[in-house]
Amino acid sequence: MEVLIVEDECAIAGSLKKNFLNAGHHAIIVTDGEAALSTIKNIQYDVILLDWKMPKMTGLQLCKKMKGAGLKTPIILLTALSEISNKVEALNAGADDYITKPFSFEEVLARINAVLRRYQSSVSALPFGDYSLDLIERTVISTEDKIRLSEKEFDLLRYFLLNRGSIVSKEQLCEKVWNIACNPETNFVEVTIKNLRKKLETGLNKKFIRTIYGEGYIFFAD
Amino acid sequence: MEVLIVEDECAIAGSLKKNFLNAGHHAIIVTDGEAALSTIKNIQYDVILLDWKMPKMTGLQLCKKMKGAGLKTPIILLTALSEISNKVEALNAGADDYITKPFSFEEVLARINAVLRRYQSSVSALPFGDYSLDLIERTVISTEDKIRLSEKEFDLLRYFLLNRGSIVSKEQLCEKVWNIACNPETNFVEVTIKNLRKKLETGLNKKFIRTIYGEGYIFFAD
DNA sequence: AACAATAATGAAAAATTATTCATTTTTTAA
DNA sequence: TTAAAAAATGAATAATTTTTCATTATTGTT
Repeated sequence: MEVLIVEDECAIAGSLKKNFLNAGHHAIIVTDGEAALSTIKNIQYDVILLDWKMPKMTGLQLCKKMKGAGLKTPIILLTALSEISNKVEALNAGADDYITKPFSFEEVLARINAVLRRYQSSVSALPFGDYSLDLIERTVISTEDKIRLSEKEFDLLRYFLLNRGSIVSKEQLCEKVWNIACNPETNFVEVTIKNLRKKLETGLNKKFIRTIYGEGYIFFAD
Repeated sequence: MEVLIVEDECAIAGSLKKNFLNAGHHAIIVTDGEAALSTIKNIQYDVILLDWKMPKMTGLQLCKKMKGAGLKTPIILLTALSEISNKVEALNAGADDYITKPFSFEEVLARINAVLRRYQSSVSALPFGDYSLDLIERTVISTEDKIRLSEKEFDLLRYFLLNRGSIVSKEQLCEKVWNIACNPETNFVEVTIKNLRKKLETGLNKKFIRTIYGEGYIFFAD
């Protein structure tokens, strides 16, 4: 997991980072809002821990700014203040949760997991390349384009996206996408892949679905 | 909104209830876990506020018990204790959030709204009668039955369920479900309603979709 | 390079879904 | 009670999707 820690108190930030590394995660520390805004442009974090009180820009302002710009990454505010109005403000600013200092690392992890669980279950789109598969509308969305998918094309693409980067065999696709045992006499899997490729790859010179001869297919989002 | 308050301190419970009524909601107070378990069998609440410390059963035990039994209603724990381990425990017990005493009613409302917002966006099925519309699989599920719906039938049923109890006109359906302006020459809305009715109401003597002559249709989940 | 196995493709057939149409039934109001 | 409006229905047609099929292209192996 990639964690961004936006915190100017070295002691707290350093302790958090050490704990994250021990737990097998990555953590990057920045000490002000400007730095935070610039790093989220380059790196996609899984969660952002944001100090309420910070130089130049408060955590709240930063939170509003990032969420306002369409950032989907969950943000957890760290606050030393226990006044009620702040909690309300935090949620209204688009924060996904907040933790009051002092806190244990155990609590931080529990909060992060709770927030991520929420996100997981409420995911409504799967991004890939310059596209995104809208799971509600069942269409592929790009910059101002909408590609309609048939039912089987949608099921197939969703399966590819949930298994991106790993080989999926034709048998697997028959079972998981078509819910039937694979019959080597038929080739509807190949046909549907052909049609999906046509819809996704026309105009682009990208190849999302790579064939592994004799084994299956791999989906590359790149 | 229907709120269940499980709290043995009369002062707090009474004040909460008064505030909810002022805000235009309904609130029911029970003072122990047994009573809570029995009322949730009969009434479907929108949110449950649960005191941490209670006679017979702690709020935590009750929370675990209710969520373990498959209750989907969001639960917010009220706790006077500020020890860190409790917060973690609360989330692990399946609570959706917690509020530490003392709290303002403003905070309670903000928390409830945040929790409901989460639920709204992560809802994956819309229940009605003895059925449930699975928004992921796009099928109607009942006890061991699965009814496949065509795309238009699904869109129509989802729209009805999201507007249950209120009249929806044919014009409205054209615009919202078919995304086209209504043309009085055509009657595909009626035809699709007929087909949906056939799929839902065969075998049952229930009527989910009621016609309001000259106005439109109402969906009753009962 | 040649062969066999595997995959891709275009087009046709089959199946499903969406819409139209003509007719019957129901509802409301005179 | 009856006439007009609105809705329901069965069946036909149109459009789309799914699957099959025959053929061509590609890949890996000898």
